[in-house]
Amino acid sequence: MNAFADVWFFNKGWKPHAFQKKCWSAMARGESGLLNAPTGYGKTYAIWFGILQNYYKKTPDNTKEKKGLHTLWITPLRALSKEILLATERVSKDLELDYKIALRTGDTSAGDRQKQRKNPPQALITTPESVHLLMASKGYKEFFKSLEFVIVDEWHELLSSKRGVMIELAVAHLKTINPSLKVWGISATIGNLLQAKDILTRDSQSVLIQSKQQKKIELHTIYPDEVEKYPWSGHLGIRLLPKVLPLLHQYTTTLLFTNTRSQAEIWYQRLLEADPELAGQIALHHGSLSEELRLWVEDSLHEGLLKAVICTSSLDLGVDFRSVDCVIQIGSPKGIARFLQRAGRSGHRPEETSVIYFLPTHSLETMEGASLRYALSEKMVEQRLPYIRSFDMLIQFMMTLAVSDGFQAEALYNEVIQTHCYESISPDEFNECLQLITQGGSSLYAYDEFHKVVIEDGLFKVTSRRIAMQHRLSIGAIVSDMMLLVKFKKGKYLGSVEEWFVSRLKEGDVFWFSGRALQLVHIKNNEVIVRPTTQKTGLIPSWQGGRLPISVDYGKAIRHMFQEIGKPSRRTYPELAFLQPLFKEQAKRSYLPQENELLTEYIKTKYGFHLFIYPYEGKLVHEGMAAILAYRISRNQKITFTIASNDYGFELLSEDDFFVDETFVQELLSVENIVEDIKNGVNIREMAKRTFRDVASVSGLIFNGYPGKQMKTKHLQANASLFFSVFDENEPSNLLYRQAYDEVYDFQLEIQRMQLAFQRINSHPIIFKHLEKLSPFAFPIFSESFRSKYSNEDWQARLNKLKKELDVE
DNA sequence: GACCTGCTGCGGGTTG
Repeated sequence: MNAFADVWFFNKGWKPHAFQKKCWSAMARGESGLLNAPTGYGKTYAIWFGILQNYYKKTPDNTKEKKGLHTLWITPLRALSKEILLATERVSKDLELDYKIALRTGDTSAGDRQKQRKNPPQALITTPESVHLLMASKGYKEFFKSLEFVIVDEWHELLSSKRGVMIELAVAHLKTINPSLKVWGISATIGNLLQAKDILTRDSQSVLIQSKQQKKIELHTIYPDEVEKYPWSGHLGIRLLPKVLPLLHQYTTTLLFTNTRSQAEIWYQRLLEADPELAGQIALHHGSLSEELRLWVEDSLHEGLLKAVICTSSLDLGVDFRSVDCVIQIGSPKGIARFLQRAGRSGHRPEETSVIYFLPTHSLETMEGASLRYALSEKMVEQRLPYIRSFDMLIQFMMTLAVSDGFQAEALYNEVIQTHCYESISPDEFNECLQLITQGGSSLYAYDEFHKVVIEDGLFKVTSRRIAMQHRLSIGAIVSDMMLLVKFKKGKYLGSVEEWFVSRLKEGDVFWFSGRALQLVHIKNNEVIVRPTTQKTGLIPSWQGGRLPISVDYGKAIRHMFQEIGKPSRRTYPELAFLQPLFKEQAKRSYLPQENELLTEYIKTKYGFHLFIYPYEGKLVHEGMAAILAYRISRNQKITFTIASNDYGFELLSEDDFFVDETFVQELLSVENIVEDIKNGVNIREMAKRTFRDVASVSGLIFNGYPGKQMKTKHLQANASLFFSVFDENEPSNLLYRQAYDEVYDFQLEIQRMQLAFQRINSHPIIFKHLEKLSPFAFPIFSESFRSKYSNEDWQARLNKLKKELDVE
């Protein structure tokens, strides 16, 4: 048992959990590992006492002898680092320890940074970016020399991002400075905990410590008074607002999670309108709000001053707010882990139950309440998949080492292939990265500005101060999308759009925005100048890459519910009972598929010929599938399609008749040549071009500008696409160019998931139905295809008209 | 009569 923990816990009148003790003994044995326990059970203390024990054991009576940095504690959030500092400082103070702890993030003043360098604290709580910045400064090896522990908090969160790759690289490099370095991760429950542990520790002897405690979750679904048999997707859920008000009064503090920022804004307004007494007691929290306001909200939550906060994922992670005893999830959470995470924001203490209400935004979504119930009972959780072979980050890391003390190529190669991310890279690929930083590779050889690194006595170094500074400013993996203002020439402001959307438009192009057809005049000073037009041609097909689809397991849980509809066990799932009228209607007009059946529907309306398919594989996969099917059909006949999709299914719509029957649908859904066919159906080059900007930015090929003097978007855009074209024409084997394509396949097309989906579908019966009238399943997808063309009011009116015309009511 | 759509995260060191 740990001496410090013993005293401290005894004084507090607490008893340590079994997993905490396990953690201490593992740390005492000098092991590395991963710790997994529900939030609020003292994971931080478990690790913290292990560290202190290790530190004081070595020199029990003369701690003054010890100098230098002992622990690096890495968190993904600056806010979290402050929280951990408070907790650890409390312990140090209680026990009168001389173990100094400091913060180092972007918020830390230059003076404090200097002090830390000269006189290092024992522990530094920091971010992945700041760790790399430290390694980009001269003499960093001396600074890290005495380091014995690296702790990575919220590892599950970092694992599946390039920030996780930054951690992998940092750990591998720190191990070259101190080979006996111990690495500990703290993680929420994910489907691949063992893999997560191995990637972080790279040590087959490392241990996975899991607490036996299960957080109790109480899940309630909020129902409307009546079932809407023909729901269109895209409600805000406002209709159920009256059912939320009593909940706000019933509980002390409620967090309301929405899926979008605008939805949060609208809910906030509507709640105030519905109950003016809430003024001053409720608040908003999302990424577009100023940091000042967000901090105020967090502080007020902390002090229990607020009745409710409406937020987006901005409050998914972070400090625990004691007074929160209720969470309301508005709309689909899209994933089981995310739902759990959010549920866990309430009842944030051991033995307390988390209370979460699921508020569906349309009737079909009500089923997700049942799916979540099922997923919780089956303990289903998603995996978090790590990035591999991110050459952009490797190049950035090479630069990081080159601007500080320089590196030797062979040593660095041997170092990085120890990581999971780069274990498969070849010496040739590594050399190509070296070429890129020394000579700009083969395409950019002629330009001096890409000869960033020189080789002196076998050491790769940056000698230019300007290049070194630019690099330090570009360290990190987060590339933010620029928002541009959409305005008429005379100045009327229409709204703002993401830069990536506009970057695809040429002057004179027509696009739809806020319900109007607009013609692009030009892009200037981060403003998109447009003029109204009646021209309807040249519409941009909307492939909206950034949208978050439902997860694989979430889809599985939803499909499973079809199995329960007819069973007695449906009593466990009141949501299914509630939806009976909708299911009956579906069965009457079409067919109610079982878990392992794929329903396809074909119907002719006055709008054309529609094919509906319901794989429940998430929006991105559906868009890809739709493109594949459209291409396959068009091989037989000349035909064009409009594609619409949501997380449940997709639609192919054509003005011309096209032939489909049961056998042909089977053929259309064949597993063969998926990758080839998708290349024909989707403009992958365009998608890769967009992704390339991120890759180019992380790798340092393009510079994002000095702080305060942000480089003009247009400039960035132009640079990135210029490089892309250069590689496209002259050097298609370029690693970064290829990486952009790989990222498109992996993350925007979710190609592996798509392949699995095709395989799954092919192992099941495919049901083909020729419909007379639209089915309840079809209606939301059908209505989606009108969305981009009309303003919201027009769209609503049109839908109502449509419902009458199509006889769906 | 309903209704308005997609998130988050980070961030200069060196030398005079």
